[in-house]
Amino acid sequence: MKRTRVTLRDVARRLDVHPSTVSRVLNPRTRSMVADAMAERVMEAVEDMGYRPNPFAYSLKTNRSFIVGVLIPDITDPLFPPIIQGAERTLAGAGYTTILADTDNDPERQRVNFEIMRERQVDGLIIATARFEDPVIAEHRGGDIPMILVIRTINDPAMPCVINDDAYGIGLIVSHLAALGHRRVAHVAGPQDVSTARVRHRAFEDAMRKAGLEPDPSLIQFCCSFAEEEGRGAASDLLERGETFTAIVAANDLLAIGCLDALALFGKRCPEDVSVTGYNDMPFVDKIQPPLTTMRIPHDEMGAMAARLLLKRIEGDATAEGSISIRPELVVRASTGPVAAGKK
Amino acid sequence: MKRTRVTLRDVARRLDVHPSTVSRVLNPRTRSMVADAMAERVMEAVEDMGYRPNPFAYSLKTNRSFIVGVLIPDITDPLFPPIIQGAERTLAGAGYTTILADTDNDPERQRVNFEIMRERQVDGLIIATARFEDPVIAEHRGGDIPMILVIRTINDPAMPCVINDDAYGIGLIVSHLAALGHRRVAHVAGPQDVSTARVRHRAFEDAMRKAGLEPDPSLIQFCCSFAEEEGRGAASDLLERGETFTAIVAANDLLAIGCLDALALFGKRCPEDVSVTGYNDMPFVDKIQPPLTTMRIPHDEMGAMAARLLLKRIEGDATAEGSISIRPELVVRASTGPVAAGKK
DNA sequence: CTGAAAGCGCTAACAT
DNA sequence: ATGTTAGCGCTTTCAG
Repeated sequence: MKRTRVTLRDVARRLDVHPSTVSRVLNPRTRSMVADAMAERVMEAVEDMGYRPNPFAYSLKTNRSFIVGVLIPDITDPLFPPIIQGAERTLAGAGYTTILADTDNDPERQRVNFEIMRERQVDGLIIATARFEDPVIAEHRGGDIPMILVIRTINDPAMPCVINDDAYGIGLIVSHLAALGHRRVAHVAGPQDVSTARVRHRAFEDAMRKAGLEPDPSLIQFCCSFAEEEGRGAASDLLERGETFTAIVAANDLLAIGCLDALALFGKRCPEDVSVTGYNDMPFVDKIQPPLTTMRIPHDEMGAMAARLLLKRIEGDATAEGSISIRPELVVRASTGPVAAGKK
Repeated sequence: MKRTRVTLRDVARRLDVHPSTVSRVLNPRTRSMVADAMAERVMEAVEDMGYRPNPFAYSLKTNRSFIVGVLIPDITDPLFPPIIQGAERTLAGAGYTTILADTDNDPERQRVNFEIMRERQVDGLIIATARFEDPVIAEHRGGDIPMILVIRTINDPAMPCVINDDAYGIGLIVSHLAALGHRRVAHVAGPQDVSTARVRHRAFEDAMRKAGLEPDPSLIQFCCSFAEEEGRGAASDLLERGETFTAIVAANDLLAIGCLDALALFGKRCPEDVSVTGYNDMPFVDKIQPPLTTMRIPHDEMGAMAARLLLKRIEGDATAEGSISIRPELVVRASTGPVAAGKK
């Protein structure tokens, strides 16, 4: 039923010229090879006949797809849409189309999607699904397809990435808490196979020491994923065990929200009894009760940066900067406050 | 640098058979044409040599891309990620790849992206960007590329879509409010060029009358977009004008959140002074202050349904059901309450 | 059951 | 400045 598309040959025939002439006119790089008068006529016919180049023919010939793949662990995590948006916008501006895959936080699905994208001959890959030790990425490192990581990085400092400076951010948070008089600070850590969670955990301990506070191992809870329920569970454990603390540094906002839930469940007030901090400043954390103190990261900008870096590499600029680390910004809201007089 | 891929011919040469034999083995539909023994040998070589079919060659030949385009108005609106996820998952399961475009709520960008997808020869389109009168969609209606709308529909009942039953949902909300004793109910309506906003507005007036309450035109405020600031502005206008009302039906959650802001700004308490309702039950509206009464829509399921319907159509099932309308579910939280004694 | 041949629509070397 | 030729990797008649 598909009414057959207008081809290059159709246009050529109508003008009684050779297809390659038409091709040359259409390609900016070869456009100068053809006489202006001819070019004019060609453009007119192209316009008139509604000619659209066939991308498959082009790609088959040139091995360039003008498609970039984006791998996301979970698109319903509010962290990722801005990244996708930033990347997609930049990519579209450069004439690239974005293909999206949601790996559902599953390494196996990541592998499969990686494979699919390879088969589809994407010109490059933006990856937000990296685990710290990631065989799939390691395997393709140095392969023929340019890749860049966003948000999460891997166990290899040479791998190009756009991340935020987690150590710096956690440092800011701990200082903020210390300045408010907190000494017993708990940490609800994220899944340690993800770089952000891992770095934040290390940074938490370092920053505590730097603030003259020995981190107490019994105040550190590890979560299996960056999910609200995990945060709720972790904080509940702390509370159930009867640990004493006046603040919780959660590894991200979702975890922090879970902590808030647990606090409410146990009849603790935030920030009067326990202060809580998040990380990411994701949408609407300023609307929750209490509004969350957190670290702001320019996610859309990071998506755009990743896309730009990738494009440079795709376009063969070997001198393109390797990686970018962004300094996040502390946003103080009502979930943190001074330690109550009696609790110091 | 691209090490040249293994082709069908390479495999054929190694086995000393004709490329078409290999092709036949690989294609399920023609697989039966070749002897089992031969097929076995072929599969082995394919495996062994790591052969991957070239999708461009395939598509060039067959005019099938196994790509579906998804058009989204704004991926950072929490409404859409679940839809994308549901669709992408279903599509991936059927061997299709998803290409994503964010039109930024801009009709012009919608047109451009539509065009790009056409050029890319997507096998089908899932569209969440429809405006009620949408020339771009109308133009391609009946064209050669299957399309299905999600969430928002157009001015043409015959157009296949997966939507929720807005009239039913608004009816539930108005009944809920009426049962709580509200008589002066305001409506913060969405952009009237979008079907959801339009239907919700009509349904609001109808439901009010059905509840024996004449809708007061001075209590209806129109917004230009489904954005928080718009909701804030609309509610502020109502309040500034000194209108009297005890409840606001907002056309969606984002607008409702804006209303909540405005109420707080004007020193009104929710729900004691004014009840507020949203629509969508987007993530985290249960965490805001006060937790929002709203309508729940199974967004991910709708994305999946849209994908399934589209696939049927792509695969040439003309008898595929046309459209689906889902009944949403009222979720009562703390943003609605009985009218205060003195205000009735 | 397998081979031969043609061609999808385009680009790029090579010729003129 | 334009035309010629070949071929990207695959599917699909048509023969045998």
